[in-house]
Amino acid sequence: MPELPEVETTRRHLVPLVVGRTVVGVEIAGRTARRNSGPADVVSRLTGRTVRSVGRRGKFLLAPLDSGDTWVVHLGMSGRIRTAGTGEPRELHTRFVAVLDDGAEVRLVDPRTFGFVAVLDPDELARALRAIGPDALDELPSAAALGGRLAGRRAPVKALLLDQRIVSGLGNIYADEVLHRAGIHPLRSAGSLRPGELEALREAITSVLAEGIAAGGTSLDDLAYLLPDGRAGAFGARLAVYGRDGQPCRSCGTAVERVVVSGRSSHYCPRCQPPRRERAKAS
DNA sequence: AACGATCCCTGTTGGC
DNA sequence: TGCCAACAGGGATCGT
Repeated sequence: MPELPEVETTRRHLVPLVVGRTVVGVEIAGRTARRNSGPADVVSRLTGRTVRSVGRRGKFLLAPLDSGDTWVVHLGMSGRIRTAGTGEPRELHTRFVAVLDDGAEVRLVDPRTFGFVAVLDPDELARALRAIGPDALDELPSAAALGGRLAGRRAPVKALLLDQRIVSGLGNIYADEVLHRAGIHPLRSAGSLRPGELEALREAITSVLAEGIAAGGTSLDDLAYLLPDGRAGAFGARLAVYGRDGQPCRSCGTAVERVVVSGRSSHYCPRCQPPRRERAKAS
């Protein structure tokens, strides 16, 4: 599923292909643009515009245009960007196509249609960005500030890691991986984390995301997220707990367990991530 | 306000 | 073997 590392990998592939290019044609099918005023709006506000850069905030791809608007793409749950030359066959579930002035195409392939494309003016963009918290990679708060964001919250820490208003970019896969690396049980009350645990959490977010990006993201066998050139990401083979319930923890060999948190499956090692903090002990 | 539940959507999976 | 309910999940929304 596209989370921060997948979106960042996609962004890096797009930069050399689209920055400085002008969009000469746009095709939209289905409900891809449902969060904007409509497909026609996206077509008219994107066609003829030149892409200035490609950025990212959380799971949002943000491409400022020469018009002052910003081209926004969210991959949702099953979306991925596919770049190809005009004339190359389109994959099933291609929902959106932007044709560039050099003949290349940027396509959104999205079987479950939870992704969307929009073109926002500065006010709309500001409103959209206010709704999400700092980027989990580029703007990750200090451990103390992270603690401040979780203070007083009784919800499971896993649930709040998925809440994009706390920090943006983590999804179900990387949240599980982060908690495992930090040695924190997913059901721990978020506000109960101690300073040392917050430090571990922060470090885990940074290192897991960096490794995910370095591996080109996570491609699972089913609804595979793929790189824009069609290749698979390699982080799936390195997952410590996600999707591995019943299999031995890569750290200690204990069977990985699964519990539902906030309606999402959560995978954890009961030994590396004990439900309650062990007593402080010298050593 | 916080938080859990529900819904959207469709390809895949698992049980019978 | 075939059918179909259950499942997957990012995010919006609703109810408590």
